[in-house]
Amino acid sequence: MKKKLTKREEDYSKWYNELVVKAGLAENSFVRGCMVIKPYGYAIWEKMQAQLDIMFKETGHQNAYFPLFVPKSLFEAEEKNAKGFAKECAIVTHYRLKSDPENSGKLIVDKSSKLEEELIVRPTSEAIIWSTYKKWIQSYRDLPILINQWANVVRWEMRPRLFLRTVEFLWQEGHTAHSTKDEAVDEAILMNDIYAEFAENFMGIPVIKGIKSESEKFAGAEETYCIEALMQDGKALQAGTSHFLGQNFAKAFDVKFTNKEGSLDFVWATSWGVSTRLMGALIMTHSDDNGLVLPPKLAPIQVVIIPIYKSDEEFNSISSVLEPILSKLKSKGISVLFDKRDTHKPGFKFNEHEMKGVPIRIAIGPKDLENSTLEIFRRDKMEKKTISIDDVFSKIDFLINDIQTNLFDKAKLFTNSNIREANTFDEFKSIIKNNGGFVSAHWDGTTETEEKIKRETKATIRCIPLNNSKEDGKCIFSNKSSNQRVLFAKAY
RNA sequence: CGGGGUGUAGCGUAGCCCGGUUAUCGCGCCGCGUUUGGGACGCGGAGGUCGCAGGUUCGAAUCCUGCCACCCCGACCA
Repeated sequence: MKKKLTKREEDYSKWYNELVVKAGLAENSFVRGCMVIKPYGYAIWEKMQAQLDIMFKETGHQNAYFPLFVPKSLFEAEEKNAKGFAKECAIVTHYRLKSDPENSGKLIVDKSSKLEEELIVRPTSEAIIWSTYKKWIQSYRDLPILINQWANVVRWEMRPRLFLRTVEFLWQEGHTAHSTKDEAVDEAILMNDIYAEFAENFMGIPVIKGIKSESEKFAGAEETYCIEALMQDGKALQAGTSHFLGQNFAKAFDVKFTNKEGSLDFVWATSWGVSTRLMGALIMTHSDDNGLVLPPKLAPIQVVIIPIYKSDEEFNSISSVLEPILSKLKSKGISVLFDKRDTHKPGFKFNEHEMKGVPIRIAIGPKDLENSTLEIFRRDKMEKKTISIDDVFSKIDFLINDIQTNLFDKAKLFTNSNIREANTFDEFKSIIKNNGGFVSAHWDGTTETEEKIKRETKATIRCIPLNNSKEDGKCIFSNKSSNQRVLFAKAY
């Protein structure tokens, strides 16, 4: 054994980065802060996209596409939103290059091509979409509009990190328009629920549904619903957000409709999104020191089959035994790779597919041919068993479900055992410092307190859980009265 | 933008303080052979503007100056 990953406990960031690169998911681009998503990583993203798309469409949404560039005048229309993103925008100011007269072969910006109005590369699309919706909406009969777009966005982050915070990233953003406040609030909650369902049932990531505090709220939102997940190093990750935008964007872009009563009213809005950051969540939730661990529902390859042979004859007899198995697995919709490369030895392939997180591996060689057996291995528990060939389909069916369930259960146990109550600020600091994870504590509801706690401990309010039970208590910092606990954590 | 650090082959590095033949080693890559049930081994081979520019010197990866890039810690990150 060699070329192992850095151990998680030794250096979590290093472990994460090595894993992303060695598993062939992605790597840093030569463009600062940007990332190249490699085919294997993209295949996982595609599976996530496909499932989310199904869930969006089941709830009545449609896909559309809006421009990459947002004219500055539109961008600044919703003040809070503009202010929130102003510090991280890429701006197009010119549209032409020319040869450098002083340096042949080089190009310089042609100053004469300066744009009348700068274009902002979208950090999010509320502005461009709401300025478009204005043209589409006149009557309550035009509502609701339930649109999603799959797109890239750019946020000029100071400190990028593979998948978690890259300058350019892929995401989906839903933008809906409604005739009533209740309908819009319901939509925001529904989409947050869908995110939670997707995270838990498909990604195997337990999440806490909640709402954001004032300071963590989306710029321009009335209420931000979110799902928060806990990573293996004890830091929290915001995995998805769904915003009730009130009438803020309708007012900013003057989007009014005539209601049933015949009077004019501003449209109610939501927006919601998840991004390639979910890939980071997937990696950090399940992976171990042997590499990536993928839940079967999102694994591009669910079963890999590795033949072990010395001669062509042996390979041929293995192939003929495998042929019916391969075709039956394919017909059952299980994605299977027969790794028949003769350029690598079996041991190499074992390690490679472990690093890539393939949930199930089958090895079959001469010994198995004699006994009508094969070796089956599950990535999550690193366990291998020799079973009869006749049992292979039932075993695979079992494992696909069991691995999916096991990953979720394991992560759930981890999350639950890392939610701790603190009743004093010393206790709070000690948990943040020594344990990590979520701290459930009373808070007086003010931004000032939140800010001071953040400055002292680096922990922020991740959310106010939706299913929170009311409980009277005193704010751990200010000692003012509070009627519920909120969740704090250090976050990505 | 502040503080610190690093740039040597595709990747990871030694050499730099104290200048001196042909720039070190590992991984990877190519060829041949033997191997193949947990990251094979042997032999042979290819691959370098030592970040860039200038300076000092008989001589610079090594010393000096400037620049550039990247990384880490802050600030920042709904």
